[in-house]
Amino acid sequence: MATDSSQHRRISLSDVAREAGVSISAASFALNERVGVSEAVRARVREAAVRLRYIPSSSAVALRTGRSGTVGLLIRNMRNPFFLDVINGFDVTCARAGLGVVIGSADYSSARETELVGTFIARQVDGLALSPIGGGSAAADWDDATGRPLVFINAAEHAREIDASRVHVDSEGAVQQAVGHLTELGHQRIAIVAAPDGHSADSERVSTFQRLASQLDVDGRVIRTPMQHNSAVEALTRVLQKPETRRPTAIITSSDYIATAGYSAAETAGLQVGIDVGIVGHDDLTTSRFLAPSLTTIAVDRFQIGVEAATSLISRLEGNGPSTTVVATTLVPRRSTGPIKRSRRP
Amino acid sequence: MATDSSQHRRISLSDVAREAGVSISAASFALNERVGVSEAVRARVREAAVRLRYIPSSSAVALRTGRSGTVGLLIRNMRNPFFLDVINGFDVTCARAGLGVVIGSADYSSARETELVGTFIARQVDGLALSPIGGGSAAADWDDATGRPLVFINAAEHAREIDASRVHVDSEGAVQQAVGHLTELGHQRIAIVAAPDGHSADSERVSTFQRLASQLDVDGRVIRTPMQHNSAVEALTRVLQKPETRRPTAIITSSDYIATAGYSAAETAGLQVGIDVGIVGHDDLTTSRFLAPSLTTIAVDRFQIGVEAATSLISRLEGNGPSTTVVATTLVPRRSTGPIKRSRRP
DNA sequence: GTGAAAGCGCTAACAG
DNA sequence: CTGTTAGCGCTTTCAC
Repeated sequence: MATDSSQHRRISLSDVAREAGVSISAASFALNERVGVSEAVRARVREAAVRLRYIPSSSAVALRTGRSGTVGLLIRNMRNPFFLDVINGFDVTCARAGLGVVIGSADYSSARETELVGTFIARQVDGLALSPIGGGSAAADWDDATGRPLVFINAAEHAREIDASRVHVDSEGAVQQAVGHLTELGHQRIAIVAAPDGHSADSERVSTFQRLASQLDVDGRVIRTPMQHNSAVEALTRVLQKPETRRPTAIITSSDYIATAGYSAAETAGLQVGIDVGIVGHDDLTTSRFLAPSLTTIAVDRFQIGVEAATSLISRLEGNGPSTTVVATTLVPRRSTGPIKRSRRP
Repeated sequence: MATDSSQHRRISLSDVAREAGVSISAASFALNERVGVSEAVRARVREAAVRLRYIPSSSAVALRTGRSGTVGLLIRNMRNPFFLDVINGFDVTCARAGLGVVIGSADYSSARETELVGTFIARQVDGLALSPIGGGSAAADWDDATGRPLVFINAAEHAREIDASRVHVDSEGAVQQAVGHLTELGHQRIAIVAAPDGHSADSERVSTFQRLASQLDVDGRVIRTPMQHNSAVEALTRVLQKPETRRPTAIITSSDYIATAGYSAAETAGLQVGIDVGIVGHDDLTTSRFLAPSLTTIAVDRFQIGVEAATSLISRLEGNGPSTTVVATTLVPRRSTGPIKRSRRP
């Protein structure tokens, strides 16, 4: 008779309670491991839940409790494999803590960033890890609307007025390692690639670079370009096509991803990487050592960054105060900065 | 007096209604662009909403309407850059349609896959795009529990009994292109790398490969290895360290990512890629042409796959029937299958 | 121990 | 055209 046409009706807690022959609240208490229910009832409820394949509605829980059991991760973009490992570390760490993760990519657009923060707020995520674009007010929006935990990834100087946790690579150290390596090889005209003005992560890199350049008395210049691969290829090609005495002999990039744009540019300009022009990457992607020539780069444990971000967010969720974590970098010398000019100052 | 200590109280629709001096339902109707409210009221409500920075609670909406305005994307793993572009295409397409996206990575674990499908069900996502591991029942779980739209990514043969949409690369064509290329170069002992048994995407690749091998009368063997980079390096090293007459002269992989494992293995075995052993990748990652030697690969428009998956999911959400989309591949010959043996059959 | 009932923020009937 | 009201599924007092 009763052809089970209730196929896709959601199984609710009241179904479970009825099946187990107890009240709804008893069922709720039983399933949430709380005191006030007999062992017998607890077992009966659990069994009923399994039999009925009960899955609690997270919207209902979130609505009722005000917390969603998920955290948000908002990154600058997803085309750069760098963030993959960050996401992974973050995801794994949160999963271990029983937290869900919602990921968003701003794709280097402030508007998109703001919009995504809005959806995170709407969905009542309990905390947010943000790798901000810079120039936007996304972090402030979050803080104003929720006052909930916030951790910045790779944005040491961003929005100092907000009392957020911070996790970032030692970008000052990274630039030092790169510049040190290059000057040791005898380079005198070095350029660094950076995103246009406000874009946060790069400002420290640039200022460190300029400080070091003047200290070491080398010609240090800044190449501004949007962080899309195409744009970077164009900008770098333009620079490398200048006459030999006016073009940099080495280029420091902010990612291995962008470093390959340097390879393309050099090719177009008829220059050989590692001979006519040195290139230093940043990240040490899996593929970087197999590039031709293999890429000198600043290695950083990306997975670890994700883990640290999640850990500090969870820590705040547990009521602890904000913290700052700096992740160290390592210089990995390879052929792209090959043995060019050993002579220091001819 | 009234020190605004209501700092982080959520602004609700009733606040907006009060501010605008109308009823709650009028406010709801006004904000949802529905008929039955005067232009004047509509404007007043909208203004109030902006002034109060009102953000609707998606839990409440989801609870009330039964739909969340988000879709799920569940992929095999996130370490392979392949999925990055898929995610991007998917994300962009959904964003354009006003849909949120929740991403999960199963990390090649059936248990994790099942668990994630559970959270998607709990969160009432309106549809699911799934790149299944194989061997699991995640798709069936979804279908049983929700009956909502499902699209498989790269799983042409998976769970045929479920009436889902399907988007996948032409893996048969891809294997044909790879094998064709290699036999043209004179290779007689070719190996293909595949995941252990059930892991879905690979079964067609393998069967196509074996069919072609016997047709073309070449020695075709299958190397089974988990799709982690380390494991692949080990497995391939073992194969390449066999005596010359017993090892394959070319290896076909299922990703550029795994292809670099072949580079590592060759290095360890003292062999030169493109001379002693040919390697064919799959995906044509940005970095692949810069590898040493540059990697011969099967290019596929990853972004497009994401777009197609989203498009077909949205189409089902709009009430249309299931569809199947096959994305074509292109052979990109490079140095890793360099001009080895021109002689066919000595 | 256990059950009844209120209410989280919203939408959609329905009545004015 | 506008306002009142009943829940969506859950947690959590508060009586029993």
